[in-house]
Amino acid sequence: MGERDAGARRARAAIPDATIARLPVYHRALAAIADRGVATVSSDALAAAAGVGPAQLRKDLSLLGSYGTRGVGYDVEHLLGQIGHELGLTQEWPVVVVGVGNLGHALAHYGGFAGRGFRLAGLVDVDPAQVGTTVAGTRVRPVAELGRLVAEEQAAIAIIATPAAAAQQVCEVLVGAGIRSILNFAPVVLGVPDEVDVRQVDVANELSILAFHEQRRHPLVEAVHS
Amino acid sequence: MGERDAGARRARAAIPDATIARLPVYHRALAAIADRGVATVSSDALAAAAGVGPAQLRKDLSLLGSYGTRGVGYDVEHLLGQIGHELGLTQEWPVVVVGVGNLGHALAHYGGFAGRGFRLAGLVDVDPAQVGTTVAGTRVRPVAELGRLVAEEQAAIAIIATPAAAAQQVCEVLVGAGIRSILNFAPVVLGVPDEVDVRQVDVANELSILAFHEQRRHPLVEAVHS
DNA sequence: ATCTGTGAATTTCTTCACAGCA
DNA sequence: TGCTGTGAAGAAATTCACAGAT
Repeated sequence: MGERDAGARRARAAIPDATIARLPVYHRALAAIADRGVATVSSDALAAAAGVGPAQLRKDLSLLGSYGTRGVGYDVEHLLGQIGHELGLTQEWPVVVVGVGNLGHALAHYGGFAGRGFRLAGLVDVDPAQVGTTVAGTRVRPVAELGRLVAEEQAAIAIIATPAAAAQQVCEVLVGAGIRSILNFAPVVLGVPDEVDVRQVDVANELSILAFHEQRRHPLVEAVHS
Repeated sequence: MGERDAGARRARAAIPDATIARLPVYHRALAAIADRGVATVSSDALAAAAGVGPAQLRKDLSLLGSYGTRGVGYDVEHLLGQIGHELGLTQEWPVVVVGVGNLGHALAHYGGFAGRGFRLAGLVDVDPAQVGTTVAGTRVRPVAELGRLVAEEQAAIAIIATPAAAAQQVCEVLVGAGIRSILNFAPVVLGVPDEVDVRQVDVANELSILAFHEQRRHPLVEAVHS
């Protein structure tokens, strides 16, 4: 990630990565609170809904600006808008999904795209047997059309849902087509140029981390060595 | 997470969370290197394969013990074994999946379970229409059987792949059944007792984080205010 | 000569605690 | 009085840089 010129144009100081990673959580918690018709939340209540501490929440929000009222709390709708704006969810992001296996299907049917600022803009697969079929109302296109698809849809974000073996190659095609943000479900570390942003979702890794802690609690019978 | 009694029985100092989260990545990178028949890796080479800096890798590994040889590097097989042992991947963990929608199907067919220390121990769904069907060779059972399933399989880890609305309730049933490690795909913050470990995987959150950075690079035409 | 292991320095992140407003 | 906003303190994580082993 680039992030040069800290403070250009007297801009608010850069928001820490850790905070950014929590903003979507706050956004969703707020949306749920708004749905219940609540107009105002305290940092305590919102923090509880988001699963963080109140101090953390206040600190995070204070980095975006002073959107609360002392003695009262935060206006739900207003804060929702501010966080949404900060996250770039005021526009709708077209997302291209590559790989129409089980996971690709799940993603294509995923209801969380719409309504959260994202739209399935296209499905792509390398497998000729998949190409031309329709999944969740969207036609599956060949990789050869990726460049055109990205250009037509002005897509900036792509999801890789291919097997591990195909991921790096697909990644290179995506980058070549102009994609600069990638969500990678394939269990490989993608090599990308500096200006491309990759986030990794890896089920086996997550399970391993859980297994580590689980093992700490219930170690297998193991000699207290020496 | 509990983690009391730091240093009980003269144990090695606790390994930082950030390190633990990287161990599965190292483990996989090493496995790939081992498959290529390479016997020894340097911290530079392994770090590159894992997508981290060499200093970070050496620091992380040094926390597990001194498994390298100065001037030479790390023995691939040995290090693989040590990390696997540390992560608890020497045993096979039975995993219960709740929710047999698109995501549940994808998980059931996921090839990354076996061979990485995990085994699909059971599929559960609330929907009576799903119960009794067979997915990926595994019969789908009702939630009522969760307790028995967990007990029979001695499962400690579960994956929630239900819609958001059902997640909290499913979570409570799982915890009641004795599950203490949960991987949650539903877009909700689960409320759990302290001793239960939850990890969250959320596609919309990940996309939002990407959108944030993307927006920073290509802001919508926006007046340079005031 | 090479590459690990690790204290120390640095940076980042979290938590505290209280001043400042409504 | 109640709750936010935020400097300051504290903790955690990363990076440096070099001593130490082969």
